[in-house]
Amino acid sequence: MKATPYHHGALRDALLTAAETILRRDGLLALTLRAAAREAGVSHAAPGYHFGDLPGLLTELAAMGLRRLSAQLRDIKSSPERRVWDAARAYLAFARANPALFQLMFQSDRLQMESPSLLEARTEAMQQLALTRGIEDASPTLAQLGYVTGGWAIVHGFAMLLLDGRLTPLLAGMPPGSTPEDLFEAMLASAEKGLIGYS
Amino acid sequence: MKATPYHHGALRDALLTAAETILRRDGLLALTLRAAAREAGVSHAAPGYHFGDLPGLLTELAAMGLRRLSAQLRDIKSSPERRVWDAARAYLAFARANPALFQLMFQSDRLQMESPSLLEARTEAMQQLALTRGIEDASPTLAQLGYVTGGWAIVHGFAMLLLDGRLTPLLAGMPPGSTPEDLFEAMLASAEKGLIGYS
DNA sequence: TCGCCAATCTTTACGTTGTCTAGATAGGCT
DNA sequence: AGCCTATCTAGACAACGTAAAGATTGGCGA
Repeated sequence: MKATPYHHGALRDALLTAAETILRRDGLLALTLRAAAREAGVSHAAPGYHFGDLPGLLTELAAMGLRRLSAQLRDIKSSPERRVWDAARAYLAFARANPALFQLMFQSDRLQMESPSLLEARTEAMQQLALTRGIEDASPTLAQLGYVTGGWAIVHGFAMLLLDGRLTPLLAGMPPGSTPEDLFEAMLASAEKGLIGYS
Repeated sequence: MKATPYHHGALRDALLTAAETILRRDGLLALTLRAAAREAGVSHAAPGYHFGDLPGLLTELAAMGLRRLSAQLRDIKSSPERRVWDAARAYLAFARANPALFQLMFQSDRLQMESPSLLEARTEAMQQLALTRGIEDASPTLAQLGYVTGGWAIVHGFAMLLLDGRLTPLLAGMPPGSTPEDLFEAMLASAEKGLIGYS
């Protein structure tokens, strides 16, 4: 048994965790095929064998993130009327806990959109979303579609704006010690009453 | 007068328009310093002189996009009660007309966040946003902050999800011939009534 | 009008990356 | 025991960002 055996044995998984380590520590721009290989302690071309190319690796990472998000949404055990709120909070919590991964999950120009594993993870997350909103119809009405879309868009938009640092000026106008979650709750309360024409 | 004079004369602006051409034609990943130089017909290191590095060029592009968006929001001449709707539509229209540029504008890891021109363009756009929502207070209340954030987030989130292709399954469930704008209108109508607890 | 200066652009060079190719290794099946 | 195939390494090449040094020229002062 050598220090570094020629065959790793579980290199594919090791590369995925190495890639996520880099993603969390150094950001998306630092996540390269060669960096993942260095982090895993293998040759620079090893990731190419398992993932084909860089979009292939990023796609598997994104699919992994989507599956984790779906699981966290599925594990919500609230009552139906509280479930929507808790799902929104879980969505934001995931984005805050995995900022770079979350942004990668919604950066389609770096992903292989036709990848089966990504497509499967996407539809799974989509079903969780519709289920949370209490819509199981095969052919929903236009109002239902607008309702589902609105709930997703407002939560997703908040997460995106927050991760991009665009809400910092707004957060600066809040009482000292306020967290982004406080602004999030205020936004949800506003959305419950009606978001337009309120002032 | 030679075919290609040594000094371009207005190379900085030419590089910016060349960069936007590439952005629109080939996407963000194809926009490199050398590609912009090729498009403008100058040496590959010329952009480095005017913009320092690649984030410098992208930052100027993003600032340009923000200024254009601000101008389009400012040009809205609707009545106060219709202004919110028209601003939302203008926001989406800008994102649809300039997809790659819009995504670049909200991709802070590729931009120089401390750039004065970017900061100025940002605060200008921010003021247009607050003005559209009818809030001019120096110290807004928490409810007002939640209200402004919600309006921004739902429109921004819709644009992001749409540009990322995430709404295509939802659009597939709509009547044939429906446009993304139709779903957008349905979402706004839903947001007006109240976005949570409707079902 | 002459000459110099500084802004502008080119050339050259180096390290890093993605990706392709050929080769090395070894686990497992017959 | 031997081979087959999956797995990993080594090497190479083009494209990229970026730095340094050189070339060009418009314009300003004497």
